[in-house]
Amino acid sequence: MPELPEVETLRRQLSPLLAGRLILEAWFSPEMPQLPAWPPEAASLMSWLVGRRVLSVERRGKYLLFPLDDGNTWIVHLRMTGALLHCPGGPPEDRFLRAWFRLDDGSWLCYRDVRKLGRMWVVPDPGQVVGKLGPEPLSERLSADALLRALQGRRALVKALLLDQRLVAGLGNIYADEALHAAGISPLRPGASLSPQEVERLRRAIHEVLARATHHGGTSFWAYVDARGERGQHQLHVSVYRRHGQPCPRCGMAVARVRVGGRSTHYCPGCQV
DNA sequence: CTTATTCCCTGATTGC
DNA sequence: TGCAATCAGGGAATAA
Repeated sequence: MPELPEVETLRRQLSPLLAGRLILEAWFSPEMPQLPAWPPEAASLMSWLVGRRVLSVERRGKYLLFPLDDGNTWIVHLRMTGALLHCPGGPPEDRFLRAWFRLDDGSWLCYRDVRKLGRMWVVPDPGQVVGKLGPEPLSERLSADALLRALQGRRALVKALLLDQRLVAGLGNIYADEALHAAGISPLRPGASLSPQEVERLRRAIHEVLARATHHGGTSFWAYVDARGERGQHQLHVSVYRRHGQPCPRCGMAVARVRVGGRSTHYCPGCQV
């Protein structure tokens, strides 16, 4: 699923392809009327996009942001199965194609989404959409101090807290499990039970896991593909995610799977304490 | 403020 | 072989 490393991979690929491009024409599928989150009608969203120039391609957490030449910002969230594909030869024949955008260099940006959970916005102030997100874990804005404060006094399990985007922006189920394993901390620990030393280990682990996954072009267990339609490689390098029953790469004990907050949670009972 | 639960979505997988 | 139940999970909404 697109989490921070996948969205960052897309941002890096789309940046040179979209920066400076004019949107000449747009199409939204009537099969997915919920794609426009704001303005909530496809015709209005289209009118805010057509004729605009994309200034740059930015990312905040799992959101892609495209500042436009009229001061507004186009925002895309892929949720579970969304994909943004650069199509030099035009939109493909595809029953899951939900929108496309024709650019002034003769190429198309295509939005594909099997489960129709993705959303798009055009807003004057991006803070309206991404304003409540926590610090960015890849830049140095996630300090051990901020993470410690966020976990203090919280009885909820640390795994559930890592998935809360107001605490840290960009972690999803895969990287929350991987980061906790890298830090040697059990996902079942209450947030408040972590010592300052453990919080610092967790902060470093989050940075390390996300940087490594981005280096591998993201994780493709299921449908995730990048802007060229290619799969990431990080699923070949995970330590615990979807490896239940297999030996832990650090201590050899069988990886366990439990449910935390309705999410599959993978960890090693041997070396995550 | 907190924490837990439900819902949106549909293809792939699992169980009988 | 077929069909139904389950699973995948980000984030909004809702309940307590």
